[in-house]
Amino acid sequence: MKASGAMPMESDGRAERATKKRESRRRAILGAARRVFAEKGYHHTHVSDIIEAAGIARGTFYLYFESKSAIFLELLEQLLDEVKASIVGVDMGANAPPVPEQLVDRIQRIVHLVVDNRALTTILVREAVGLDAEVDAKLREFYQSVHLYLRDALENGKRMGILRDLDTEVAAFCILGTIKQLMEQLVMDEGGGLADDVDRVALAVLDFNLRGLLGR
Amino acid sequence: MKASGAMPMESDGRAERATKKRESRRRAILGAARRVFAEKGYHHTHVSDIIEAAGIARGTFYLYFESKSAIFLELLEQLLDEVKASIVGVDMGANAPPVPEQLVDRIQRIVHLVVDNRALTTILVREAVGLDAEVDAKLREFYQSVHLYLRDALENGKRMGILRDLDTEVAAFCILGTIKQLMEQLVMDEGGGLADDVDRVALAVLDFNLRGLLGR
Amino acid sequence: MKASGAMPMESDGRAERATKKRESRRRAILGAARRVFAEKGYHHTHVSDIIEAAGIARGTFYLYFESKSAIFLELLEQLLDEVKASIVGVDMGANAPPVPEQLVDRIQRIVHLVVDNRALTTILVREAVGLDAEVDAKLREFYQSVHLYLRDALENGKRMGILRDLDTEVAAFCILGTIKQLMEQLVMDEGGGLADDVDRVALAVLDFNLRGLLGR
Amino acid sequence: MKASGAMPMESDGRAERATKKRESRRRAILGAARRVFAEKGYHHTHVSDIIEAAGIARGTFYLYFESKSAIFLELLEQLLDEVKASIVGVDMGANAPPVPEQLVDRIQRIVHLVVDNRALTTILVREAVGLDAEVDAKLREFYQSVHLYLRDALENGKRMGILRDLDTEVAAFCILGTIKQLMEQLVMDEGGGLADDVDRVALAVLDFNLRGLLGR
DNA sequence: TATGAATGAGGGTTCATTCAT
DNA sequence: TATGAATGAACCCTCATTCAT
Repeated sequence: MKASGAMPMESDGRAERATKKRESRRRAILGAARRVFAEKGYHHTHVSDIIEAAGIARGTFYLYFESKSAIFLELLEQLLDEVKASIVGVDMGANAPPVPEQLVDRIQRIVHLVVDNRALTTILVREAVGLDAEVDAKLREFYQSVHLYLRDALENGKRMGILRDLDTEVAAFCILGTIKQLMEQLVMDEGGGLADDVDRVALAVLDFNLRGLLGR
Repeated sequence: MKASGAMPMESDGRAERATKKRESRRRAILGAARRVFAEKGYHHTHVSDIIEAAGIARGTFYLYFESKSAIFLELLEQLLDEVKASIVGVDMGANAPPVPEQLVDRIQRIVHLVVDNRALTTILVREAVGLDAEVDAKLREFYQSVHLYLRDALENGKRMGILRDLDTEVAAFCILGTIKQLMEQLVMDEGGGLADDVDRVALAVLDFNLRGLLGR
Repeated sequence: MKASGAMPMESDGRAERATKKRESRRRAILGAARRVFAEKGYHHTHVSDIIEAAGIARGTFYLYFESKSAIFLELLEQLLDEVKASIVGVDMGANAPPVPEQLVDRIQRIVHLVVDNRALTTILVREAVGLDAEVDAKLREFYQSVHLYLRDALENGKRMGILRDLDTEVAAFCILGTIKQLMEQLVMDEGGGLADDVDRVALAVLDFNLRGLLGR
Repeated sequence: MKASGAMPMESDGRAERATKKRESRRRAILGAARRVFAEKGYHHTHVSDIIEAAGIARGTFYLYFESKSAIFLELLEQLLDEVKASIVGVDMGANAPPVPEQLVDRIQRIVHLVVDNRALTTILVREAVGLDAEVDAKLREFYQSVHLYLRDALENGKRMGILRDLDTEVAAFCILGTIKQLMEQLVMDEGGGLADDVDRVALAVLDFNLRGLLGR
């Protein structure tokens, strides 16, 4: 920060290096926190656990994060962003792959994200709710946006005649529900059968969402 | 039990009255706890809040319940029992009402249960997970049993030719997911539109589960 | 207490019986308390333990004793009285048995009292000190009186030429110390060798007190 | 340890200073606790009292000691070590001072230790027993070791023909008893006559232990 | 007299956060 | 920036005693 002086260029380099170091340390702490939160849950994770895992001093933690709940919130946002990024629309262009195929791909993507980040997801599914007003709001907003996204997509599909006439409002959160349950199932069954056969499950979920119990 | 003799009747009467009183007090405390838990969440509910709401002394609480987590567990079991009770199979008898009608009835039942016990459900959906090993186990077991129940029902339907050929394992937790999401939605939207039109929503969820997005 | 009425004699009989019953119950509670105190120590004995052992209700306890410390105090007094009673002087009469023999007898008496009431003594030796101002005072007074008794006896012995010239003040509490240690030893070694050979030990203690390490 | 290099010296110095400070604070808390324990007794001493006396915050206490009973145990061990250190054998060498003189010195040593650390001793004599399993064990072990030490010394004396033939087992705890009683007496009589004339008392106790009541 | 439900002061301990170095 | 000692509010639970029945 003390940048003005004889050799601004070098100073810049220093500042840059400092910033880089700071960022890398931040990330290290976040990583440690993520591991601990995932393993022990929010309430049973103490700041002591995080700093121990990160190999830093108590005070250092508060140099990078405002509070325990703040770092958790950040972790949560990170996760939500990753999930959001994996939600992409269907390409209806002429040369695009067939829609069902695309949908399968979408679901498999999320499923793999979940399986690959089991720890993260555990937090999202099992720990995030009811902690903090801010965290709660964040989560609610996230699910809300997913819901809106799904509803619009369904609305679109309806308009385009791809989907039948249905209550898109309700259908959207039904889909959301199936996805959340899928995530929970994947997270819960530690080394169980589901995770090993991710693709089959993803397909089956898609099938259910498309055709329901009765199907065609 | 009601032995007649020198004065056992009076004694019995007293004991009975005492038991009754005890039971009623227990219920009162449970009720108070339920309200507080629902409002503030498990972690932000202190024993102090419960005893204040119940209008009892600190020690009295521990006369009826072993601990904060114990009373929560009991509340949870109560709720799960109610929910379980509302899950009843479909009557396939000759004179039974048409199956779809029965299914609608089933869903509406749960929906009303949820709406009528918003407080309880809030706990179930938002607070119960990740608290206590015992609570966790209870919940997991509950969802497991619901899942098994659904799977068997689907298996049955398939065998009877009512349902199409599908992955009953996955379909079962998809249904579970839609129901949970429905509950959450109902619980979350405080005085919003959904709860007011419960029956419509219930129908739509059923419709989704039966026909999916594409439907016939 | 409500004694005046039509039939005083019968009333008297009733009152007497009542008093008797009361006394016997008191004794029963005392006995139960003694057992519990001896087993668990003062601080780890709760009123609950006592009433459970006595088979009475919580409130009943306070009908007979003012408090937990009160019943303990009473127990303590009882014990001190027993010990005091076993401390009797030496008969210097012409036809009396030889003095050493009498002394041996005195010590053996105390030793047997201790061994027979190990529970009681445990309380006295291990639990009584530092509890309660009143209890403390009681104990101090007791030891004081024993000390005075011993000092006077020694003074007497000196005057009669039986004992050599010594510091009776100090010698008195030396004797007291050996006796207390003896008691503690007897109490502590549960089923160990000492208690089995009580008489030998008593003799040896007397021998020590009379002749010291150097002896004649 | 004191590596020389870029700036390790300063670092070492800092760590050293920190350790020193930590140690001094530990000692301060121990001292405060000792005073409070001695004045109020173990059971009536609350952590609040200790931190108030030490002028520290609640949490700070637990930074230095695991629990109330832990700090007490440490205090106890400290005391026992001091006492143990004051127990030294008699030098039988040719040029050594006369044995009786040495013995007088030994006793006076303990007596002065006790008088100088009245607070500590109060704890040892009056409070330590029956508190905690660990504390109990410690004490028992201590007395046991003193007893063994004395017995061996007596055994030795017997073998060397200095002492008469006596039951060393019993004699050892008789001596122990006289010493303990002496300590108690010194501790109890607050400002009374005994403490002022410590040397006389020590001599008298020795005299008693050597010659008994009858003596030569 | 007997009961046992009710009381509530009080205690030990934890842990997120601050701050002097 | 980094440290880690210090802080103190907060919380759960115990248990001797009271009191309405």
